[in-house]
Amino acid sequence: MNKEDLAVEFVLSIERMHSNLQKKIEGQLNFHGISFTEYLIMYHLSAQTNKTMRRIQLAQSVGITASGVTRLLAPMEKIKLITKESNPRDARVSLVKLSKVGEKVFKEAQISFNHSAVNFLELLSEKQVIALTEKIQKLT
Amino acid sequence: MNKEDLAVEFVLSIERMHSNLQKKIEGQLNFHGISFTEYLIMYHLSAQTNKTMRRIQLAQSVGITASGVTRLLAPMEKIKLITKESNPRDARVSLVKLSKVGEKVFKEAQISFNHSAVNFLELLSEKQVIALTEKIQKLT
DNA sequence: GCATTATCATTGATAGGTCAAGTATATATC
DNA sequence: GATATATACTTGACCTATCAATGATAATGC
Repeated sequence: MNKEDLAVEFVLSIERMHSNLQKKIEGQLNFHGISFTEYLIMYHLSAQTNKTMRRIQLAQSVGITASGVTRLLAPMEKIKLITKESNPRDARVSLVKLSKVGEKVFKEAQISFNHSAVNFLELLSEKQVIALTEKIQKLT
Repeated sequence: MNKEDLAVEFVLSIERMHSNLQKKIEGQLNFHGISFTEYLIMYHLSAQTNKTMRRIQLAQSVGITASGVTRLLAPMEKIKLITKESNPRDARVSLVKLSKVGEKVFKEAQISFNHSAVNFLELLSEKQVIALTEKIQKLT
């Protein structure tokens, strides 16, 4: 097999695998009433010491546009998973804070999420997972 | 790092990498006026000896639902990339055929696609790509 | 043969994202 | 300190996919 065919095979494999992974995780998160992206939002907020981030920063971390963040956060705010705060130093920014309820939902969802992730990788050894992740990161 | 954290890191890396890969390829295919999924449709049709498949089969190959196929093919048929044919043995099925125009567009797009794929993997050796693909496939 | 069940495809409603344009505020330049 | 430019976010129009329901046809059991 030549270089091109190998590369194409890689891309197709990634597509298939990614689609499976997505479905598996979304299926689990469904029990908690949140989507994959919503989980990622909470994951990043949760990692901050003050549980707070700007929307732009959130967009970059999650890998969607600022516009996407606005649309995603609207319903999350309605059900009180997050709250809006303003930055006194800069009136343009709208800070997002993970609420107490949000923290609780996240922590519960995290158990399911982590379980799915571990389960997905069960056919590989810990060493293999490390090596795999390292190569994946190299491609980014 | 424990098993869970490794698994989570893997998932996040995959997300980031997949998003990059997607953008890179879509950017190239844009020049040919087609999307990633449309390319995959044509790729699978092109691999058939008669350039023909049923919609359900196409859905499975590409990894979307039958409904998605219907919606995707409608505009492709309008611009004559594919044509609809019927199966005389089974009136339920609607066969999809890659047209001559479709074949031409596909072959041109294939050059860009393959180039993007190879380019994306340039930091890895051929051997590494093979090993990586193998592990990815194991996860499916 | 007739009723039941299964399969193939389409459709309406919805989800979750994009892009381009618009608004509001900050920063830099002169 | 007025003007120009940059940044943060929101909004409208759109795209691509999903699911659940539906219609049409086939296959199966009796």
